[in-house]
Amino acid sequence: MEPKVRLVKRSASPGPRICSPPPGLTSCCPDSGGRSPPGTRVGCGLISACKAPGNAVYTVLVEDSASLRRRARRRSCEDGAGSKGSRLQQQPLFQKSPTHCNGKAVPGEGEPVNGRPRHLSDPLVLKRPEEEGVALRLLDQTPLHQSAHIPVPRQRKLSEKAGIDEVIAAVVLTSLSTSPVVLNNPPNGLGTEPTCDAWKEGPAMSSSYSSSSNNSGEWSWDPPSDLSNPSTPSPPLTADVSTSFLSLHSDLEETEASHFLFGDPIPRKRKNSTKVMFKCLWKNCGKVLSSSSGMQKHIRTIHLGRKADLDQSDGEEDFYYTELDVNVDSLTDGLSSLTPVSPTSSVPPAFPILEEEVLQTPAVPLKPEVPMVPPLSQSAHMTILSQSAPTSLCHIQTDHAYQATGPAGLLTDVKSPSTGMEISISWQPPPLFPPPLPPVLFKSPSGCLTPIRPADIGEKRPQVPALPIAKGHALVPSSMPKPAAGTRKPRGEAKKCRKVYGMENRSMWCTACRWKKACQRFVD
DNA sequence: AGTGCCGGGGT
DNA sequence: ACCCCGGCACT
Repeated sequence: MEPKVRLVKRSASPGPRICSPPPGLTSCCPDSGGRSPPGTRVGCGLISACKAPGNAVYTVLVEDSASLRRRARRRSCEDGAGSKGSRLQQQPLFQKSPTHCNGKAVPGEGEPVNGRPRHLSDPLVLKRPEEEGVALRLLDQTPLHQSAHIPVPRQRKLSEKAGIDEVIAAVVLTSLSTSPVVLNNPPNGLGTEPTCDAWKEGPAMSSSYSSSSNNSGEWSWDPPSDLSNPSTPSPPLTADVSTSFLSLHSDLEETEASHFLFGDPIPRKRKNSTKVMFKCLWKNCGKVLSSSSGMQKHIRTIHLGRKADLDQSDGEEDFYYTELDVNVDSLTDGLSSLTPVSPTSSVPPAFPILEEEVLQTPAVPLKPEVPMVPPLSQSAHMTILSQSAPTSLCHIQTDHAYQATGPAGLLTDVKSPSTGMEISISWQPPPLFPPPLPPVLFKSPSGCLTPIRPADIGEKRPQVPALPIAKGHALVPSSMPKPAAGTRKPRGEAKKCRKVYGMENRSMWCTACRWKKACQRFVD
């Protein structure tokens, strides 16, 4: 398995929250014999950071904020019932992760903190120095695990500074390898230097692992709020946040997959004009505030019924609101300002790591619940689809090709002769995808069919999606006229069995012609 | 009118 | 799956 980094993002921060292990808290499981299987969960359930004597290795898992919240809620329920088994395997996003901790929970996970079940937002602090020492020793004994790691140059010191350096290195690596902002927008994004600076100086960031009033001491990283991070779409407004995220996630993955499968460049638009808002996810609330503290206060006072002036926060509010990347431009569109996802969020960064993940990840059914993406994004996304998916569609030619496909979707086997790779793709145009152009559009004024008629492109049925590409239409306006459902394809120009053999030799016709189906013998 | 073939039905 | 045909669009 190749090195892999997954970005972690959390709820209360604008943009991704990259969780890296605090020094001494790398998450090798003490109860796993010193081995540190990837997927090991630290207290926050996010990080796997394993170290070997020869190498310091980090694995940063990604978990979406929605599932974090769900897990948090679930755990808070299940812990009461004494269930401490790891539920990581139940998370689809983690299915690729090998076993972790032999199914045992990391020590400290789920344990009460301050008399209450441990919260996800609780700071990951090893209370006693000996704990830290033990943890580090265990880390040192940990052999290098072979999977899902990014090797970091060895720097094995027990000092806290060294630990911080490693953490910073991990964060930098993570940022470099996952953040398109970093790659494409160094002035605004977090380059290596800015990352470190932000790490040290960022206001929303804790350099220590003790509690702070605002973030409940989460060991986290909060990028500046004026950064839009296209790779981390915010949860949508719907109640089923996780589902929506999954759909988004799959959205990304599908886009990514098609992008890599077909080698088309993904337009990487950067938008700096985004403002991070915070939206209350409490049922029937939906209040949007501009500051996380305000939102926490709102939830605390309005929904949790706590004292407003009580600045004490246990972080529970984190689970009831989410951050929105609001496009400033779209703010002028009235209600559309509440659109939770910035348009560029749907355009994933193109990285080999993601590619690998995409290829390994089974596609999640795309089921958008809410038109979360503004029209611009939608068209962009559709552009990707229109550029990538249909271009490589090769129809299976069978003797009964007329039975192969219907007009709505395509079930296609894309076979690459050069690599021998065989990919089975089921592609279906999104609901708003511009339908195939009606044949009349390809007629010249004289009425003659142009050489790029659908029938000329390949076989008969796949003509449809390949049209825009063949014509070089990268962007097909979604306002394209929708052909009638029963649009017949233009008549082929090749001679058919009837003409060739004549009615008297009907027995010589191909079966399709005999059955009054599309001729198989003389395909256009 | 001739042709191509979609959609549907029968076996 | 195979076979047939009504009916439609197009030439």
